[in-house]
Amino acid sequence: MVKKDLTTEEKILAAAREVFHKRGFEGARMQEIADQAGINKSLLHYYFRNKENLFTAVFSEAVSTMIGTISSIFLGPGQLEEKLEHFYDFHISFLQQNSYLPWFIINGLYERPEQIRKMMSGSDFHPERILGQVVENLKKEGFEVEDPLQMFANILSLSIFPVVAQPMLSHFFNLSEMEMEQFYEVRKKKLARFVINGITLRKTV
Amino acid sequence: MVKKDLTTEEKILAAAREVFHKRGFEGARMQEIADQAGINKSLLHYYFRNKENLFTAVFSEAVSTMIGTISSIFLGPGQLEEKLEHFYDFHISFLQQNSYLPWFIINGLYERPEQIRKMMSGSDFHPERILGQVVENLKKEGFEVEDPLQMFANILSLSIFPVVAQPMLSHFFNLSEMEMEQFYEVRKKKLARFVINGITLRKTV
DNA sequence: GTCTATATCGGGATAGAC
DNA sequence: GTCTATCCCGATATAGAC
Repeated sequence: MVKKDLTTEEKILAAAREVFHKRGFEGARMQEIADQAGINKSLLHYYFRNKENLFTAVFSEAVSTMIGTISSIFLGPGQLEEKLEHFYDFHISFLQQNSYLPWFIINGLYERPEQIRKMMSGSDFHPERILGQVVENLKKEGFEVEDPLQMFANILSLSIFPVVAQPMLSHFFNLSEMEMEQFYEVRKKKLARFVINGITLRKTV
Repeated sequence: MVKKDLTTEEKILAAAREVFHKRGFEGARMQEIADQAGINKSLLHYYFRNKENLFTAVFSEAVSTMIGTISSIFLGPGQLEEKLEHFYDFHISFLQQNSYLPWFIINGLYERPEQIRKMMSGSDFHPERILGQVVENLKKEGFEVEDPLQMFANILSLSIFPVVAQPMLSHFFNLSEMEMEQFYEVRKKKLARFVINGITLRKTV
């Protein structure tokens, strides 16, 4: 469980990540983090002054990671559908392996709106650029996009929401682990087409 | 703020609703609920034995409400697109006025997985029925749906996720209250078409 | 039913030895 | 840097008067 070759700070961060991701700020206990890291509670305060700081470290890392997986895909050339296929394949795989991440981030925004805003301002994430890039591609392929923001929302909703709502989904539909797995595999393959169709017809109408 | 014509229990529930919806279980404070209700802390314990019970009351109510707005729409006859338009109009309006609700429910599922499962089992919500109904309609209109569950996920993702992620959305794109409003208005009108297109082409391919 | 006072405990944080 | 011991507050919960 506890990696021996990590520095103490790394061990703490790894533990904090696990606990915060799962429980959010309010639900997390410093004791649990310490246990998870195999160290003493007061060491947490030695390395990070308080719970807030530790959380901030984990949170901003999470935001960066999440943003990275979203933005990297759309840079560079290539047909939009191809890119979307690529994106969903990669992005949903990522979400499967980090299923708590979207909830953690959203939750952070609700639990701690103040600090969070200014923290995200510091990040160099500029969604407009991604959007601009996508719209550019669409134009080259002959599509007119009336509202890029709507499209952006649609694209991400379709991948992220099912992961966030998985507990509900799997409960209501009685899905086994394997069926859930299968569910995601289908999405990886089909979502790009779904989105493109939405755009396509909007143009031809 | 405090309605005079309500019974104490109703005042408590109203206050609890407001606080829990906003802060979740872990973040909520009994003191804040008492203040909000204009009563004393210990009265909370008189009416509901503990925080857990109070939360359960609020949570199961929230689930029922949410489920109600989703399931009611799809019953009865009518063209699918019409129904979808109806649905998104109604549902998104509802979400606008209850913007904390989706987060609250999802959050509850993460914070308290155990109790929640058995609580939802008690509800008479059967998503399969809605799905069956929708698929039935599609068949009549000449569409073949390969995977109803995927469609269900798509439909709800598109309405719910942007509400849940609103804090992030409005921050990254610097949206004013009015622009956000506008954003939702567009969705009410366009999402049905978007979904139908996704289904339509999948058939003709 | 509603209040005041108080018990109890958990959890974040600090002091200080080693 | 790491530990033990302890502080201290905030939050849930209870006792008991009115």
